[in-house]
Amino acid sequence: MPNQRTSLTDALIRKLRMNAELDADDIATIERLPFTREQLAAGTFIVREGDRPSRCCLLIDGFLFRAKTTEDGKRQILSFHVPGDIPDLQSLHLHVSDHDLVALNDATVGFIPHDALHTITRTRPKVAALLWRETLIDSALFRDWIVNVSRRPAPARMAHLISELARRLDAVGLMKDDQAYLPLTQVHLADALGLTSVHVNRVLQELRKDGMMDLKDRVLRFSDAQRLEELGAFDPLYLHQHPKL
Amino acid sequence: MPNQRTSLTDALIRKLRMNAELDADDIATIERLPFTREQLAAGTFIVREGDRPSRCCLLIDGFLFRAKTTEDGKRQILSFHVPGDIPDLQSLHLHVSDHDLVALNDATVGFIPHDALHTITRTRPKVAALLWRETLIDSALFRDWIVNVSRRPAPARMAHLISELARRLDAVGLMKDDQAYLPLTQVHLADALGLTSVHVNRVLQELRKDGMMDLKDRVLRFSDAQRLEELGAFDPLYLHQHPKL
DNA sequence: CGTGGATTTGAGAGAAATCAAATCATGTGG
DNA sequence: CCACATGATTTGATTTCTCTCAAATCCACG
Repeated sequence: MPNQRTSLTDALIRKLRMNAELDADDIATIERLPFTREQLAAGTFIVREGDRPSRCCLLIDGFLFRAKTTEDGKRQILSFHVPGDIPDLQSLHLHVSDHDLVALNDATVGFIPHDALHTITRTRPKVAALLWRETLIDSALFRDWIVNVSRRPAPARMAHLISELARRLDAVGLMKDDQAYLPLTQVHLADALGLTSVHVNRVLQELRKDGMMDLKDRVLRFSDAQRLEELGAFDPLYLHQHPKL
Repeated sequence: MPNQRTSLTDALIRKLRMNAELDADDIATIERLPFTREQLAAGTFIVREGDRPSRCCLLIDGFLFRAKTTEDGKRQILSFHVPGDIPDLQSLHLHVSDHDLVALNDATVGFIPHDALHTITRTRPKVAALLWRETLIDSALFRDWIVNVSRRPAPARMAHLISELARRLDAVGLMKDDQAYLPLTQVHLADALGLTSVHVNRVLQELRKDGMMDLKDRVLRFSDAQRLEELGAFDPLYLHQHPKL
């Protein structure tokens, strides 16, 4: 079963706090943000390519992903999102969405109206900077994803993706004893890595046999996280998880 | 030979104006931005992975690209930049660079101190929003690049990249009669597309033979831009070139 | 005119795709 | 509570796109 409950503002504040010290007023303003809490079934489209959203989505519990569909019907997953993420902040300034935002599993999200965010952005420069920074980190992950799908052979590609997810899950307290609930199917992995699901299957068997990781029944287990990061040439710099980095 | 001269503020204002109406005060503030103009030789590293830049780089003339180098020495180009671009705006909030910024050919740039940009960002909300938007468009291009390198066969991949460049060159007035100065080598293309230069060579021959495009002696010629966009399944939505889109 | 970068050509190897089908869940409705 | 449908995982055989390795040619430039 999914996991911990966290309140909307908790998740958001924790997230932003990782990046800088907010003063009491900032926090109070964030806590006063209006929002609508919603429970979404796995597979729900939150935003579709072409939509013009009027609110942003804060992920409270569960997982989301963003994807584009190519002309010939192939899907490319662009990012996975863990609780605390605000995956469509870009809609504040990019009015027509160029991709889909989808619930990976049953998830609970909070919708915050653009209005409110635009206001907070004008009145609280520090919060504005942090939100901007969030979108820039997003961007940094995309850059890394380009390198991953473009330059690494399948096993390293998988290792890199999983290493990234592990770090991000860990940052929000969802890794325990080298394992985490992670409801990705091999099809999701294939669509994220630019591989076919049959090839993903063979790669996963290999990594399992080599004792690096095991993804089974929706739980991810690391047997040797360090060796996995080496295989994936993983350098966490691009995650910008450190405030002053 | 390279091309037109444009003044720093001209380029910047033209760029930002494409996205919204700036009032006289906004423009005045931008025009007062302090900057250092510099002439850079082809191949110059403007920022290296690991650097902590204290200024942003506005491209006035020539081309830049951003790249990451993998452990095994392969280079992945993440984006190309045309005059008017500010390719390292992200350094305003991401303090350690996760990639390199390099001059593709002899280029002239203007460096604007972070200080000045942070100030303008606090005092002129409209300009702040536009700069933020610039970084979000950046992000949108990365998303598209992921799809391109991950999902399309080599000829479509090339077609897509070239179509994007054509649109962006056109937007800043650098396409004339279906041709433009574009000093990309086949090695650059290979590094951008995740292919080898020998394969790039064969793909280019094919596209030339099929009468779609021709890149020779640093000038790009379109024989059939529309067919090229079809081949590359190019949809300009993600460029967000339209203010209200 | 020599040197190094850029482009081109050829032959062979390899990683991942494709095609096809079996097995294994899981969840729903009768 | 079983029967059936649907989705996820697994396996095998074959194909294909792109890489690798090698070498020749071209070309700009000092």
